[in-house]
Amino acid sequence: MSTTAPRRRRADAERSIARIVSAARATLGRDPNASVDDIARAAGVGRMTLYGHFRTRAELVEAALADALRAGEEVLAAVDLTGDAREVLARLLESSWSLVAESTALLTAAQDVLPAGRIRQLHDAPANRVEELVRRGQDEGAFRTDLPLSWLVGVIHYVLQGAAEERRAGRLKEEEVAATVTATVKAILAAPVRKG
Amino acid sequence: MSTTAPRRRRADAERSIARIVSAARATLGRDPNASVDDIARAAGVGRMTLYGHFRTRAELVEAALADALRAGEEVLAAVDLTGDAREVLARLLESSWSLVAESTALLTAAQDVLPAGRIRQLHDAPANRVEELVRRGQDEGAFRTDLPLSWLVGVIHYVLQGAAEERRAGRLKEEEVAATVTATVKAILAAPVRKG
DNA sequence: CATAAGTCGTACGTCTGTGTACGACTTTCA
DNA sequence: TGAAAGTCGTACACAGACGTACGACTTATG
Repeated sequence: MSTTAPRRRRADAERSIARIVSAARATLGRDPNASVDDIARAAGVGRMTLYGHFRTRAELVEAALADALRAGEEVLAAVDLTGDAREVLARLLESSWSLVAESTALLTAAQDVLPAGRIRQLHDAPANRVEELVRRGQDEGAFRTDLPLSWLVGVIHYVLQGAAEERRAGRLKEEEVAATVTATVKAILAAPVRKG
Repeated sequence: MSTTAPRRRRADAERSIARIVSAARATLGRDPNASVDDIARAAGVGRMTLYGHFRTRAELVEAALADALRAGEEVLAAVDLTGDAREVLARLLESSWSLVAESTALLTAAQDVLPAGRIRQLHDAPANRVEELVRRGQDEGAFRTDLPLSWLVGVIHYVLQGAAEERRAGRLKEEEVAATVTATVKAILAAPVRKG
């Protein structure tokens, strides 16, 4: 179960693949309809080289999505989970919002070419991590329980996605994003306080 | 300044156009990449008839978007604006969520083919209505003022969009949507209460 | 009912993007 | 250093979608 595939690859090829996947993430992150040619050029690589490693566009999109989600998993895994659920959530958002922002368009690209099941499968690991945290917050009484858990997890994603778009449109400044997202999500999840 | 264009059109044509625009809204609402052919067939009309009324796909998309937003304007205009801003907002969400849900994909279709300025222009009327309401709520002390107004307005849209997607994915039931959306938006906008 | 308006099929040219074939060149690495 | 692996340009076949041209048919409306 090592990460290296059975095939031996030249260092050369390894480097190309890395550049291609990275370019795919960036390019598809900006435009879900980007062509194979766009991606190859963004990677500084000939189209033929690309096809040498990924036989179809769908395969490429899948690799890009998998890579982005793997990166997400890494970031999430590095977050300190001890302490108040609210604070953990804040740390988590702080360190992951930009990654999510760059991946939303990539996700829609994937939805066009990959079966829904495959996407869910890839997406599950990071989603579960968030879900667990929210559930723990609920158990501790810090988060609300009057809305479906799946919705609470989902809405975090949609807020991040929205923040990314507002950022792109110039209506949110780069430095504002983290605080805005945190405040918003905190408000959504907070257990209702009875008003005077 | 009447709504009837200078050209006289036959009742026949009028009906076709209505069916086409309606089909465009529905079809593009499901798949932003739907082809002209898809839309024509959904409208029960020949492709040539469609091209007789809309010279390019972009023109058709624009008409569909304009129609959806005009419908939105109507719905918003019909909402009772008197009373507590929180309650007004609840009424507003109640009556508009499904329409927004059906229009989000249409909006992304428009983003692919129309200049950003044109979209903003069409989108402005309904957006302003919501913005005014939020501002009023802020003035009355009912809504928070520590986040940008544009964000508060925008995030409502993103939550609605998210709810629509959760609905489509079967994670939210039709009857749950309104209440879920209302509770979520209420939590986001509520002026922070100091905790004991 | 006659004419103008509208419908609609078929066919065509074009453009864009995908994926393949071939072949020459360059880099790795044993 | 030489064979295998990788790079990459050009060219091609193919498919899907757009938009146009033509012409026959049908329907509204004066």
